[in-house]
Amino acid sequence: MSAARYAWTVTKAPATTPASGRGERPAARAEAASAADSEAPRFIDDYLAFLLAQASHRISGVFHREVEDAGLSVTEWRVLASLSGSAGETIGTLSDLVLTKQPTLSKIVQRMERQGLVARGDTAMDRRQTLVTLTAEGREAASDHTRLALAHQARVLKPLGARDAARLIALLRKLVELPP
Amino acid sequence: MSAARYAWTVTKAPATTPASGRGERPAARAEAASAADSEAPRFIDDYLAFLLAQASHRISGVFHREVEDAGLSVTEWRVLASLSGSAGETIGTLSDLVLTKQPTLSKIVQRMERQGLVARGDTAMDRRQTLVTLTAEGREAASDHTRLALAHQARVLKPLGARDAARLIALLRKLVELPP
DNA sequence: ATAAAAAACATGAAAAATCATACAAAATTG
DNA sequence: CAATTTTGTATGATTTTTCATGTTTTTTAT
Repeated sequence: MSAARYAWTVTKAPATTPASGRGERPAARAEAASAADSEAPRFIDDYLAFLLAQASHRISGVFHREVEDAGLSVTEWRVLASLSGSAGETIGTLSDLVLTKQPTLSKIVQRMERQGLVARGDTAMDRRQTLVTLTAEGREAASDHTRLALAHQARVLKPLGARDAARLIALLRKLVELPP
Repeated sequence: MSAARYAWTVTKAPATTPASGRGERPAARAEAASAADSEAPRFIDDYLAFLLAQASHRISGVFHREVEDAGLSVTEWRVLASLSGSAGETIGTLSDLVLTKQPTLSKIVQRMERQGLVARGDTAMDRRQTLVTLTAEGREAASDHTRLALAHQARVLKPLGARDAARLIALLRKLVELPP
């Protein structure tokens, strides 16, 4: 699991092709899935998209394991969270919110319907659309998990401090709302 | 594609269960995969993990399409980027860096080896490990794409401003380096 | 030093996601 | 308005990912 050990091992023994001068000075970093122990900055350490992906993966890791232990896939949890406090969302909107393609979401929603977590209905406006809503059971599951999620978030953000946490969220929101 | 339209449509017609008071006031927001047009804050709009996932997805979206047009999968691109300027990484380290499970990465690396982008060798220290390195062709592909990636990043971060961009990167790095 | 435990990677079977496409309902156009 | 185009969703076929497990090598304990 721990990547630090990998990194350490590798940087310590660059073996075949010593392409760069890196890898000579192993450093004891506690964790993090990155072999950033060297002087020369690696591309991926300054590349925003990588940082975002890693931060996302990292932050959610622990909680996602909790979710899956409870019998939900990550996307199913996202569906529940996205429907929390909503009067219903269409398949299209939902597939955007949960970051999957529409065909994927269509199938997930159908499975969740079988499990009794959501209901699929029609919208008044457009008869092509499918409106997905939480059932009572789904609402309960959602609120259970959102509570856990917020607790988890509090733990994660604690070491950042309130000010930085707020800043981070503001910046992320700005980023998300930027025109494509 | 555009989520704004979905959101708009949905909030405009909440149909069946008007669970909350939301959905009455459609607002013209340019884009963003979120129906955040209402007063009552939704859970997912303040949940860091969601914001991170969405920001990540959003920021990388355009570039990932470029990458795939060039015949690379996102993970293949991540492998190239992770090996850029590296003397080689093990399967384990790489699978952490590119955010996939080890079996997935093993297979991807084997495919990339067939494509001539990487070579698989042994480490000097541990004969269980497989050391993945870039071939000349791989190095070329990597540098091509990293250049494009940086250009893309510049475009994305421009509207954020240099100060906020630096702040964001610093915060993300802090977050990634936090103990698990 | 040996036996037992753990770690690193590979691989076949299973599950999940995606692609391509189809279909129906709206929107647009002439 | 009829015809055409676009949009929203569903679904079968395919690809990708993951799970479970096996093998080999290293580490730890006795």
